[in-house]
Amino acid sequence: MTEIPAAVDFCAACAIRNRAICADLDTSEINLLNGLGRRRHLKAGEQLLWEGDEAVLVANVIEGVLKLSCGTADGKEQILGIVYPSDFLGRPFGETTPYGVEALTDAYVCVFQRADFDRFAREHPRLEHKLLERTLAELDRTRRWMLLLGRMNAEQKVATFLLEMAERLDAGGCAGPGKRGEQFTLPLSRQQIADVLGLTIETVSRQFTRFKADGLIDLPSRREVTILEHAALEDRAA
Amino acid sequence: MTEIPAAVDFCAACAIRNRAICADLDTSEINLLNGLGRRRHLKAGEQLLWEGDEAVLVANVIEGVLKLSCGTADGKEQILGIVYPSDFLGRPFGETTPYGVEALTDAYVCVFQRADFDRFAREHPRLEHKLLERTLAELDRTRRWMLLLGRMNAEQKVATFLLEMAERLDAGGCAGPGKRGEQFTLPLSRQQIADVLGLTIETVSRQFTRFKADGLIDLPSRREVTILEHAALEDRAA
DNA sequence: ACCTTGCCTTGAACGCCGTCACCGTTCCGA
DNA sequence: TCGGAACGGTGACGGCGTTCAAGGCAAGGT
Repeated sequence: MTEIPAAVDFCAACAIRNRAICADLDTSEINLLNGLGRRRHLKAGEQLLWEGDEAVLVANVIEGVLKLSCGTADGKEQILGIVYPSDFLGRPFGETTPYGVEALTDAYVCVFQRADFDRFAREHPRLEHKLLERTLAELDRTRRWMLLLGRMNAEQKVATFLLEMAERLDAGGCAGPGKRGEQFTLPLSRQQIADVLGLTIETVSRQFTRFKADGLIDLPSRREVTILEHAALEDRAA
Repeated sequence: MTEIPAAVDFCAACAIRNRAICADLDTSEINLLNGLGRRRHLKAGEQLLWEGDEAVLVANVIEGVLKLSCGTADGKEQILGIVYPSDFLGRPFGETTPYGVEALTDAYVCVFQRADFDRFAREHPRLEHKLLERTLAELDRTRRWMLLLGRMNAEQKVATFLLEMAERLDAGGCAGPGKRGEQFTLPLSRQQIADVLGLTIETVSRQFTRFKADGLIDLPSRREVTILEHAALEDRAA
């Protein structure tokens, strides 16, 4: 009696089956890929990849939020990107991982040996195409962030950050385009927000305080944010 | 008598035939692609794409240097990237061009209607693979630039910029790893350098002056730079 | 030869944000 | 329940880079 490996129905039950780069694969392809990947749990704060290491792993994010970051020689850090469920992670077709990857929340990822993944991708153009579309979109997003880092002041940066977070986390306010009440829990500490925006923790804190004092947002607790005046916040972000 | 269109041997004679994304295509594929593209000349300062416009064109850079940029609501500009011969340009598989493209020097590009290119790419995985590798590399480069924008001071930014320019323009000093005498002509004005680095023109100018006074570089003319002390410049960039 | 124009350099003063210091709060495990 | 560490908020101060202003320099036209 041959036991069906648990892995076989893994992908079929995957929460991101229809959103990740594997979405266009058919059943037989999925089963093949299934054999290559394995699910892995990460605790908040746990590191998956280290900047400069040999690129051995790539992964899909199933659940949770992770950061990509690198540091300067003098110890400062810059967060290069934040990845969410269904996002792809790692550096295919490359020698070294150019940035570190760390879980911001508890997370599940679907990891592959890079060599396995590369081979599979080259043999399955539909997967490569998905990966290309995703990479192009990520490049666009990254370039937009350069405008923030290079040309915005602290107020504009923090306002932009809050608006983007509300959007990416799909903050509750599904009551149509109603302005009030977008609420979400930050997956980042103040220090990490500072590292995303190229600011210091103190400056971020002061901007939060000011936005709250001005009635644009509420801060029920350290990690929670409610956007009260979406339009006004957009003005600050301009 | 059927005249062979000039286009047929176009790609074969192309200066970037073996470096651009078309490098892996065979003769029949190249001929097909040839029928879709056309060569176009751009004068220095001429604009090829406008930020926010519908994405109608993509292109390969054959000769010259171009910038990708976008602007803030209040009129400031940020240069998002600089593209060199054999680089790919534009936004395949997307609705809108997320940044403007302008020639910094006189340039030749090989342009395609995006719809044509998208169709061709989907039918030719080898091309898509090349494009993917290029996009991944560009994403790495862009992310490294975020570290510069977010976490470096003016001196580090300008030093890094000069070193990168020397490398990308393949500055003369091919006398082995000899330190002295890397010379090149800047394809950017001081204002454009400022827009790359997220600084003002005055700050860029002052840093240039200081590096010259400290003997790290020479500035024979406005657009020419000689790196005299490569190692010392790297120290300033750290 | 002169003026015009665009680009770059230089100087002076301001102001944003980083730095430093300290305190309050929250969240742990002991 | 307590103690301690991690995290976050706030104030004072100063430095770095922007802003504002003026002048130098090279190229091109008349």
